[in-house]
Amino acid sequence: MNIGTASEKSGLPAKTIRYYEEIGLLKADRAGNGYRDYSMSDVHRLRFLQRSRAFGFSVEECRQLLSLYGDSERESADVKAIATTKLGEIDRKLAELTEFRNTLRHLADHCLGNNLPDCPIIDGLSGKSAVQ
Amino acid sequence: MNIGTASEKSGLPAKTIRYYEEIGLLKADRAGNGYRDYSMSDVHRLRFLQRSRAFGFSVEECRQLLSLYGDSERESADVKAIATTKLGEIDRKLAELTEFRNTLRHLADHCLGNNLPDCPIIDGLSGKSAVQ
DNA sequence: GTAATCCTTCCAGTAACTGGAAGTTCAAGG
DNA sequence: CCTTGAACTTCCAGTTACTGGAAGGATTAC
Repeated sequence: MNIGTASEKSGLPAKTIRYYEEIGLLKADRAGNGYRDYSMSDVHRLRFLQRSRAFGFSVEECRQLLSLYGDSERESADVKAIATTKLGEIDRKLAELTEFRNTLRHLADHCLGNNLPDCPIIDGLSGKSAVQ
Repeated sequence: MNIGTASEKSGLPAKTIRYYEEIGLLKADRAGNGYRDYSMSDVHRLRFLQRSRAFGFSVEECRQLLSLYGDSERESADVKAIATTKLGEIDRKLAELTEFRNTLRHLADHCLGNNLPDCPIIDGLSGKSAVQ
């Protein structure tokens, strides 16, 4: 499939897909006319990249994560270690994001909608994590 | 407190704090010696910024979110609308991140640790969200 | 008093895209 | 078959959000 279709299916702009190829993240086959040609397998990797990036992993981390897709020369144990590390990071992200959501919810529910410029709840909430 | 202390307490590098001041996100008082002087309230905002950025909100979105701290001229209803929108986005992020974690967990648990280069689970998992 | 550390500004560099120009190829309609 | 418009190509410049380092002034520690 062409890059436009791969873009649609993966959620990544065509520009970004070309950029990823340029930096060696995911190289595509070429059709006879010079157009890039993507398989469903490529689309899965692209979608995986889209999510990894969206969740704050750097491109270099994504390069490691991609080895989970078995397209690298890495040792299986090596790849497993990477996955385990990243899983820990994701769990931490999830916990922090949940806490952040609660902060925002409190702010919206208790500190807005009236005309109080200084809400006492705000400092308690936002400071909680800072004072560790 | 000086920028170094504010940096420690907020989790943002001093460089970044100065950058945020430069682009008008959070301006600090100045002490007699010209040093920036931060209050605990500033630190709360900085920490809030640190988290918002880490969770993928752009600097411009952070500018909006900061209005939750009551330091803007915005209408209360306006601010509440922003908060509600962002809450929706965070909920979506949480759902996606959870799904991504599960993908990674499956990959680590079922597709690695042995020497199978092509795992049939991978395609099912990674394609799931792409085919909507 | 002086050395180390922290602060200041300024300017250059980096990561990860993103937009636009100029040209090629393809699919659809006449 | 020809044309027109969309999708593709490469290349280069611009943007966002930092990040590093130089040059110099202020503060703290011995």
